[in-house]
Amino acid sequence: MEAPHANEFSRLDRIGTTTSNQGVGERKREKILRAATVVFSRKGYDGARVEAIAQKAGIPKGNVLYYFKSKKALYRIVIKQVLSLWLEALGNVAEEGNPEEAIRQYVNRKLALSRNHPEASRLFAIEVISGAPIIGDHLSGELRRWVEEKGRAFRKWQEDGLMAKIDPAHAFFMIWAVTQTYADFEAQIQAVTGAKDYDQEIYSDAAGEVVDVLVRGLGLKRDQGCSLQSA
Amino acid sequence: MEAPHANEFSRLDRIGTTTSNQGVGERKREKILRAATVVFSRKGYDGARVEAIAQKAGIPKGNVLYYFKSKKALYRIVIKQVLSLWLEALGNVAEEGNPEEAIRQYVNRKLALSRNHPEASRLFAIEVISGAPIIGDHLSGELRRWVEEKGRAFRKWQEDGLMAKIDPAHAFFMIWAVTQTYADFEAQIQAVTGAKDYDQEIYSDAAGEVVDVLVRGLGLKRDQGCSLQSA
DNA sequence: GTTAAAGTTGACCGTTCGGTCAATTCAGGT
DNA sequence: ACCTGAATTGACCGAACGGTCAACTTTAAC
Repeated sequence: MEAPHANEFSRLDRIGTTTSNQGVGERKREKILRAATVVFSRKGYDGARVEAIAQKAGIPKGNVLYYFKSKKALYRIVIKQVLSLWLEALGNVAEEGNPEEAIRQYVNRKLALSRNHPEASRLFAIEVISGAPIIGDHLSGELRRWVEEKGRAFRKWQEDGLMAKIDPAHAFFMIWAVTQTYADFEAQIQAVTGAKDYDQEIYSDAAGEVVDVLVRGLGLKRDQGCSLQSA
Repeated sequence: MEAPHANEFSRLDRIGTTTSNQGVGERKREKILRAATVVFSRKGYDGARVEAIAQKAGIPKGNVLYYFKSKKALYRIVIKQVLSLWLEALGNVAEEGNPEEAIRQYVNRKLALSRNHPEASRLFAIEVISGAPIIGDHLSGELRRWVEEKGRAFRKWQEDGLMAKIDPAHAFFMIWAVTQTYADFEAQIQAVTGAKDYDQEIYSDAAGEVVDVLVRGLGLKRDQGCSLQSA
């Protein structure tokens, strides 16, 4: 009877639920969340229709609003989920070890994110293009501090002559731009290349070339002193 | 009385119109088009409201639909205008002369486009993210041929050892991604850098660094043979 | 000044939107 | 079998949407 509008967030943190049914509702919640991510990622918040989300989830509209108290609440949950995925993928650019391998790994990880979660990437893009009305605070808070921190590592690499002297922030902007473009602009890349199986053809090509261009462009060189120590 | 729904397009091709008023209507049309570009670029087609466009143009809603017969017709005109701007900026990557200078110029031109027409860039982005329902044909036609043609020049440069051996299409994708990101992801870059005057601070920094990274990354070297001939 | 076309406007229409709700079904506990 | 709370559904509501229209004002031609 009472709607299960889990307080903004609803992690499936329960470990050993005795009632087998509690898992059913949770599964349906995630089904709705997946459908919502797809629809929001194509149309943005204002353009998306609750009915369209319901249809994609294969349930009536009323049922969507039983699990989420409003379209806005649903959007907030979806986008925070996406944001945490994004920030998680930022992960740790390994600051020790050789810079080239660190960036190489980072770019590959971001590329894999675009490949495995293109809808998430597109939703993030639309949110930012629209002026980041929801996640703006996270960008100027969490993300900004992350960039500042990693930027210090970049500066150190630059002083050691292992990286071209580029504003670290702009280095990240370029990496993000290039890796996201394969998800966000899929329609364009598909049209231009005429690829039959996008996921297969494009990403296998892109992975190698893109990483090389970025590594070379950022002037990254192996930290030979360090690699000698370990060898 | 009769609505001036110029047949899809309405170029101000008239040279010496005797009636001074015909220019008034045309000026208003463009005022609406500018407002529409801004609104569509933030919300996409479905998310945009005719009322919002009217408000931004400073006129009542009815007047918008006097000049454009429907929201869809208005969108089509706006996006074709944006597309032609984009294709125009593609212009000609000078195929003769030295590759480095050619790409350097091209990247700078695209960067200037993002700077001077950020709304156009964002509108294009949303359209593509949404699956390019309107301009899809142009992408798989006009743009694809353009890339194929310029790609041949890249191949030649590569054979002459003047450019890293990268799939030319992907080289373009990277260039477009990086240059567009400064318009499309302005909100993110603004948040991370905390720039007070985005246009001033960001673009002046980006221009130099971005071009250098791309040129280095694509392995472009001056065509010394050619430059000797001209000297 | 008269006329006719062009431009302007707010009221209005049918449709679709997000959201509510009462009625109903379903599942587990006893 | 019975009860109880969770889940499901279609009908429904007021608001907002895209689009129309008739009344009105402005402009240019004569």
